[in-house]
Amino acid sequence: MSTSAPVDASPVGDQLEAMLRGTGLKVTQPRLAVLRALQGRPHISADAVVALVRHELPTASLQSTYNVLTALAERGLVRRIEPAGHAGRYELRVGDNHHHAVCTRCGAITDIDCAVGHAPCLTPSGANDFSVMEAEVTFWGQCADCQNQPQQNEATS
Amino acid sequence: MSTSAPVDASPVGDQLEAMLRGTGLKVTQPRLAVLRALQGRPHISADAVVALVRHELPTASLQSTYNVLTALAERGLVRRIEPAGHAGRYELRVGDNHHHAVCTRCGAITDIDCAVGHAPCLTPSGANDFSVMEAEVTFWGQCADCQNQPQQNEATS
DNA sequence: ACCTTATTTTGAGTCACTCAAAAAACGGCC
DNA sequence: GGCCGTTTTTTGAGTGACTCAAAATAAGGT
Repeated sequence: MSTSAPVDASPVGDQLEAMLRGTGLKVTQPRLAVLRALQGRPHISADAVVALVRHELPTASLQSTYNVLTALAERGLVRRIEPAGHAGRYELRVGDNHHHAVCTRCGAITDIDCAVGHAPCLTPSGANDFSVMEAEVTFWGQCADCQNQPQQNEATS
Repeated sequence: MSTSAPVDASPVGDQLEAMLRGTGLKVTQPRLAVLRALQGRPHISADAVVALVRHELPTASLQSTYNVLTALAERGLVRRIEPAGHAGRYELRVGDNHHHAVCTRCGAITDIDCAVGHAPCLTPSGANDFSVMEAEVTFWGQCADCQNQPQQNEATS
């Protein structure tokens, strides 16, 4: 291999490296692979991330993927959400405090930019002794696909 | 035993029975015990419920407690919440869609009546193809106790 | 009191992680 | 470019919080 040229410059590769360096994290293949897996895949599970990472790094372990995701989340490079009854999911969209809609039928998750101009519900009434740092909103309902799906019955007789 | 008088009429015992009957559930000792455990204990975990239930029903199993809690939740007699990173918790306060504040330090949970007059965030912008049934809000921050606690440092040197 | 069905108990199994120790990879420095 | 100390990753085991299934028991209508 050449010594000066990047081995395999994938698009925006340097950008991902910059993200890592910016938070004081070392640039490693597993970390870059995880970031690439997250790109364009909002709300991906740890399992799915490992699967993708293994395409490029066949030896990647589930454990290291958790390590990476946790490290990235701690530095604010990724956000972790965990809708009730679901495994944790990770997304690259951070900084804005957007919310999520979870389909109670198929589990699909979609991003929701909160309609209310200013942070909604950020000033809870009562409980003034509680200092709120963040308000997380989860919408439960049915996604477009499931609404168009036939009713789910017990038997199909 | 007498045939007409209740064996051991605990306060509001009949009320609990009525709740069960009202939803078509049979009245059983485990169910009454679980309901009693939930009374006055908002946000209690399944583990804690079994412990309490065993005071009156030493043979109660964890499994049956889960069965009961799930059955009660399905009929709307109890609400189950599951803040990210925490085990599920159950509460008797249902019907109003109140929210919760979770302390990121000690895990304490407090109820929050949403300040906004009309259901907040219930009309998510974008994603009009998603039909929202419920909006769940979780506030993350610090409870009164933890705010008054000294800063949590690495070492105490 | 009986009988059918709903519940509870017993016992095992799973999912989604987490802990710890050993091996490998970064990257600043010479 | 090679060395070295520290950070990461791998390997392997362990845990919490439930869930599944079959057998035993309890409700409650008749």
